[in-house]
Amino acid sequence: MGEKSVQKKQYILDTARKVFVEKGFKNVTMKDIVEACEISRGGLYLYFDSTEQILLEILQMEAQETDDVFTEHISEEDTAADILTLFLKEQKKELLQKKNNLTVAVYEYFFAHESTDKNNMLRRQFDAGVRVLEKLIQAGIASGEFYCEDPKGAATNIMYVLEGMKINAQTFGITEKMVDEQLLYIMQGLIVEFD
Amino acid sequence: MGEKSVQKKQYILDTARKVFVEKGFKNVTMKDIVEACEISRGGLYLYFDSTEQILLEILQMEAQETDDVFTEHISEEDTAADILTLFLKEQKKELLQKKNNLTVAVYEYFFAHESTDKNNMLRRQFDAGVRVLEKLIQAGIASGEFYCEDPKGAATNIMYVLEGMKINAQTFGITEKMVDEQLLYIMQGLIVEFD
Amino acid sequence: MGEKSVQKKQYILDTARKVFVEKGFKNVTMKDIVEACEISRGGLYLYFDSTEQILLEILQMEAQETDDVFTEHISEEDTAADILTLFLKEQKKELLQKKNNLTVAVYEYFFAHESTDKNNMLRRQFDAGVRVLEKLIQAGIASGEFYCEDPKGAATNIMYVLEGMKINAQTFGITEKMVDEQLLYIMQGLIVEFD
Amino acid sequence: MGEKSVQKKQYILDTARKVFVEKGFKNVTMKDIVEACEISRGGLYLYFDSTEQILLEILQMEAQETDDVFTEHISEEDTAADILTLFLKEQKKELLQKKNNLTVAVYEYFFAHESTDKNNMLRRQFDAGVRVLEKLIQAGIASGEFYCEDPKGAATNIMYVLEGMKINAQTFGITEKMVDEQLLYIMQGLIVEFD
DNA sequence: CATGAATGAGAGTTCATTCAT
DNA sequence: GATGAATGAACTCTCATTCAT
Repeated sequence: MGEKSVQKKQYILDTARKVFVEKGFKNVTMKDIVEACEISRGGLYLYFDSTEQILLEILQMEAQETDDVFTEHISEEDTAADILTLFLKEQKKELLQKKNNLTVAVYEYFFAHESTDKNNMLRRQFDAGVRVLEKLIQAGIASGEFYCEDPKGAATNIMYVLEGMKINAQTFGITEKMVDEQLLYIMQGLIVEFD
Repeated sequence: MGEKSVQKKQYILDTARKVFVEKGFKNVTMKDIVEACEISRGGLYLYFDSTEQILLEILQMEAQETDDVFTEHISEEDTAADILTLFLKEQKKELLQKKNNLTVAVYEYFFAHESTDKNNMLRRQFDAGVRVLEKLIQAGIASGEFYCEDPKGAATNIMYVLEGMKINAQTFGITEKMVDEQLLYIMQGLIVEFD
Repeated sequence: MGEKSVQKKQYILDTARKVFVEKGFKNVTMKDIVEACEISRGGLYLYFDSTEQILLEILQMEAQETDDVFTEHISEEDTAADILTLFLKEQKKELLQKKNNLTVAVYEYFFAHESTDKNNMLRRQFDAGVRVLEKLIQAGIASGEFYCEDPKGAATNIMYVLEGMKINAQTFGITEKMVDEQLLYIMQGLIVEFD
Repeated sequence: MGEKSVQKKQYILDTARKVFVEKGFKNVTMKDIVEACEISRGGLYLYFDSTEQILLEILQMEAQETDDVFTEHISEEDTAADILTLFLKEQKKELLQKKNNLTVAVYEYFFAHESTDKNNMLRRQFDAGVRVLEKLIQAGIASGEFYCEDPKGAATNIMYVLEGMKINAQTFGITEKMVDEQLLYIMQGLIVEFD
């Protein structure tokens, strides 16, 4: 391919992202992306061979950015409870935002590609989430903020709940109230003397 | 449509179910179903207009059957903890069975049809699950088996976790050990003096 | 495929034959054939998957017919020299007829498919030709019409010459005079006391 | 075109030749040649407008070189039979060498271009071959080596046979034994008291 | 001279859907 | 009711050719 214009490639990725957000993965054709980008048919093939490849590159970008956001916040904040709250608030925001949301595209893609890169993406993110939460809970225990007999179990529980909420949000919708109630339930299970 | 042969319609639904299990929803074409059923193209259209309609009718059948199974077990069993354990065991079995599993087809369908029948199906099942679990937990509290300050929160938590596990099972796989650990975590949170 | 309409299949083969005669093999697209047949794009795919398959089926038809013509004439005629003359006359006619001629298509096809069915078609025809000619020459020798020390060599020589003429006819044209001269040369080499 | 770099043009011709040898004529695209040459798309168009033009220029080169080889040998050798044998040996070598062989490309090209330059190339080579052979045979007759009542017919016969063998070699393969047998047959027809 | 990104026409192929039998 | 041939829209992908740099 050569490098072509990095800018144009980025432009295609950004534009295609919107298409995936709007239509999921399986409904998106190369033609859709060509039209959204207002480039020629052949032009798109200069940069990408398939919708699959495009989505994967978008996800790589996202992963990068997410990591950055993560670390920023963690380093800036104070108590474990604060960080956890912030983390959950972030997740809540993502959950509830209908638009700008690749969830459906990602699930559709990974439904159809269980065997290949699966481990590399969704699982890694899930596992990373568990690890972060576990450390956070342990830190909270150490500082006397949290009480928890099974930090890893609690961390995994939170990740499953978030996953479950995410899928519900996309299939039958979820209200802010429902999310808040469940997040409150989780925090109550952790925090000592929570009222 | 007239009445046509109820048997043939049922035959088509049963056969199409296997196709959806194997290929999800979006990958299934009317042609696929025609071929699986070994009937004529026109013949299928006599009974159904689209893959969508076929899947919905399959899901209606399923819902019926699931309800039956539910109530059977509940009426037969004894303590709340036993029933809950049984319920979770059932869910675990479903989670881990790769085959005979419509999960992917259902999610794919509802991703693409948020607005329409969503409330009627997935949400109803989710809400029904929460209600059953809540009652179970309250019964357990009454009998002294369980301790829980927020039965509804706990019930909802369990349903989200199951949902999260289900999706993970389909996207990057999940092991029996992982399921067991999380179910254990949940039971420990409920049962008084659990060891 | 089922059998569909045998008539329509035959119609497609007949129509496609004209296209191959006109344009050779590599220049013919499925679209060309669709248009020549005045059927729908999908309609053609109901019967054939590729131009290759179509050409091969045409050639099978031809082979059949050619065999028939061959045997007819041989059984009807008298002396070896007469039969040989008739055979060569037939070949000459084919050589010179620009139209209704699949030669180019056949060569183009077999240039691109050396390994596969080659033996089954061109070689078989060539070998069959050699065999027929050899027997003819031997019969001529027995009857005192011909003189030849190496009937097989002579037969092979004739077939190579015909092949060479055929290719020349298609690449830079050949005149009737040129063909006649060479056929005369061949007959003179065989016939005793030829003037 | 201006003069550009003669070296680069020659480089392109040499590289393109390999491509034609490998893929024939109709399968070769400008893209193929660009990639084989590792030059830019636009760069190729600076020198050539089409694959057709490239092949023609390659053939012009070849023609030149072939002539040279021809005359060399003829001038160096002694008896007519020796020269003829040498000539046939040379042809045999070409026939049997699968690689480094433009035959298919040339035929494919001239199949598609009957009307244009045909006379200028293939026919000229064929006619030249006939003329050389005829003179050779006449020389052989004069020296008492050969016996032949129709030198031109014999010369033409040989050229047709070579042409026929060439095409067979490319379509269904030909063995060295088959070539030897036919060449032997030809020599036996010419040489006086050949055993 | 040379590059290579960009365009757009066109070929292959698949299916939902219809309709005469 | 049932069949399956037929249609045509829609998609994927590839190249010849151009043109700004």
